[in-house]
Amino acid sequence: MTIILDPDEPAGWREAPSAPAADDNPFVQGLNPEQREAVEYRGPALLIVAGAGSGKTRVLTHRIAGLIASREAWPSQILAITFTNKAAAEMRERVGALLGEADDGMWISTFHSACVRILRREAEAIGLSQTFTIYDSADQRTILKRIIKELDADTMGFTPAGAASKISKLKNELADVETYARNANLNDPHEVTFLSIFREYSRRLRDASALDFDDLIAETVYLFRAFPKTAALYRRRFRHLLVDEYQDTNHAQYSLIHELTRPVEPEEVHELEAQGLHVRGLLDANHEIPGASLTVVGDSDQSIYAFRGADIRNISEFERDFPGARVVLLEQNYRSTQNILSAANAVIANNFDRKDKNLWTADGAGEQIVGYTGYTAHDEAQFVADEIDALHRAGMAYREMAVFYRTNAQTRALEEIFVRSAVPYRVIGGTKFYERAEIKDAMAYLIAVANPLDELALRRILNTPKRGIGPATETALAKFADENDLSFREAMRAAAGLGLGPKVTGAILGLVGILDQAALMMVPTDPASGSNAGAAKVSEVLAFLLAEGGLVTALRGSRDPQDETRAENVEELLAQTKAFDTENPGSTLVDYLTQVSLVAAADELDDASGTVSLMTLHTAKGLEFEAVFLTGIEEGLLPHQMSATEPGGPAEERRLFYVGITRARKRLYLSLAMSRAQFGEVAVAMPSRYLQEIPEGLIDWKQSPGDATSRGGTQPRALNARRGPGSGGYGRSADDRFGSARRLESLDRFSVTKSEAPRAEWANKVTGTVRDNGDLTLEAGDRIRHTDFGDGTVQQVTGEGTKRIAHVAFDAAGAKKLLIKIAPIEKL
DNA sequence: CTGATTCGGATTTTT
DNA sequence: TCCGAATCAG
Repeated sequence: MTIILDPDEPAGWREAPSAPAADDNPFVQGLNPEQREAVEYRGPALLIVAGAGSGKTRVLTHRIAGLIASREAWPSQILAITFTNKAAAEMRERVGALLGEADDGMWISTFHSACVRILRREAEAIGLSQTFTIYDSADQRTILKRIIKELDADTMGFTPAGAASKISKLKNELADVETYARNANLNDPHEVTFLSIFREYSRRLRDASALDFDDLIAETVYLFRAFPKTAALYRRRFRHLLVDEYQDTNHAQYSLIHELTRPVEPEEVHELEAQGLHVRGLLDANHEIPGASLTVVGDSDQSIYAFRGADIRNISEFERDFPGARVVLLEQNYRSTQNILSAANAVIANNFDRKDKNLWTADGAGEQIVGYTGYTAHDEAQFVADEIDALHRAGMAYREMAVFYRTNAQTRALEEIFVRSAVPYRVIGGTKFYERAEIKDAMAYLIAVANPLDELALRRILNTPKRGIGPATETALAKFADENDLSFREAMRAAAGLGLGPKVTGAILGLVGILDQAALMMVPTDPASGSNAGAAKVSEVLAFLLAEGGLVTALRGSRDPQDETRAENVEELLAQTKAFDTENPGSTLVDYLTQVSLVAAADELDDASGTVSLMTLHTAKGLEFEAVFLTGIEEGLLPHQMSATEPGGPAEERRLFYVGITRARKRLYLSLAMSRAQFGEVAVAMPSRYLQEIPEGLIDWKQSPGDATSRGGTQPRALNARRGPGSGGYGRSADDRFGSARRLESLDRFSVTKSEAPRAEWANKVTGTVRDNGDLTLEAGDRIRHTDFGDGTVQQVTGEGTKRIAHVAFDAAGAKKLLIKIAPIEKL
């Protein structure tokens, strides 16, 4: 009979039912020997080096399930950190399925969510309101913009984005203002100014009781360091720490892991006992609670967040950090075909300074990788659309296909063509719902209610919708607050004494009255009980604020046609809060705001949707699809030109390419364009250097860069085809392998160069043209003319209303699907 | 204070 | 190309 600690049990102890026979662990069935070891190893530290597609989620979930089923740990003693909320949800679900029971008290979340949870609980200790606001990068920019303006720092070349990234870097290194001030060179005026910006920024966040993303981690580390007793509580609780995507942790996150896995020393053990917390069974011979067992999973080849402070050394030096750590290498791939893996292996092998790793599969070579070079981005997009259509006709579901790109700007051409070609798609990330101005406005109302100290939120809604409170009044309020040591909210309440016009004063008092009233709605009947019973639901408060604040009414009454959509978006938000209320009964407004603040792009993925997913390569990490299209594989884009100046840039870009390749299960498509529009101007694009790194024979070029650039009638030739006889050798140099494409003469191969005009033979084959065809009706047998594809015959028409789709056999361009309403066609 | 207009500048990736 | 800031007329 085992008795182990259960932190969630009031008594602190619970008797564990006898463990199942230990010699037959059901959670290693069907695992390969390495996976099995990763699941079964017990010790203070375990590093699982998991190549792409090697089943690491499986290993992690089985490891957790095994710990719980064998009664080595209660669920509540487990803290598992994932990269996205979606990954967390998936892991929770899979552990639940393995155990066949609910996961009481298990923490499976992102770093940020876990920290918010801890910080809200301990907020008072570090002088923060429990309802602190989480500022996103846009909020950060707004504040920095104001500060820079006030300090006249723009004359010294400071930009909000620049300052934000510098502050973020410092926070990721756990350097706060005072630390920075101590090390700053005060003879450098630039540094002095930056220090003032940093100091002022920190002051404003503190005054508003707000934290930015980086603070969430850093403040938690500070909390643990400043309050050993608090730290001891969490160290006692979490006995097993599991961290996914360890290669992408930054210094602050690394420190947090260290703080959590430290032993609880005898003095703190006494403290815990004095507080009535049990430690029996946890103590070792030295009368301390040993550090939690740490399992990290990662793959340094997939480290793509160095720009955000991720430090690859965290993983490469794990064995040094945790002496005696076991390392398990997972190399067998269960996701992709060998052709895809061979391409990935070959590409990543070009990164020096890495441990050799070779992905392999037992499942066979599979199809060749398909390559295509378009003349323009639209041409490229048309290729993707056509292939998607072909795959779909062959029986592949749209949701099993994904299109990746390096920058969000690349979605434009893809979307234009997809819409026209009736490809159902969804952009993951990009301009997110919650980043829309009207949504941020509505959210600001909620934030102002939850956190009255939040000046940013107040100022945002002060004159939204228009109430006649202009910049002058706003400044007056801010000045009054500053001089009388009041919060902005208090200054608003005192507006009557400011000598403003009666209309303006009335508007201010009206707004602050609405907010105060809403705040009252949020108070539970019995605040002391910790339950939220009696408090208004989030949706009720939002409905009240919208009705009284007049945001939707103003949008509906506006003459701007776009405002109608904005009003609908706000209604959509209201519907979302209703859903939140139903799904999370008893949750508070702050819970809602937290959840919204921490959603990531990948969290939006909806497995059930029958659409193709479009996303950046960064968002794609951790996902997999049956078919993957990697687009824009060009110099300047991948590697991105901006990466050239960053240390380790090209290597990181190569890892990004590697991540993209390894997302594909069965089919991989690589495409690029020979010219790409940038700010309306057409620039010549060169094939990415990484393309040459893929061995010949793996790619089947439908149209190679050679075709697109040669003058006059060259044979289609693979990008990496051997040179003809007589030209000497099969060198590995780039020029040799580019065949005819190499004579792009003096153009700098490694950058995107502007040219006056596209050359005639590159004239746009496919454009993004659309046209409003009204209610043009077509039926099978009709002849039509398309601006890009020429003449063709309608085979059949499907769909209803504005979504009517013509299936057309073009005389020259082959079969295409067209959305009748907008395709650039005319009936002949 | 509001709304229209013009002009200049920007684009990497994201919790 | 598009977005935001600056400018000016009501």
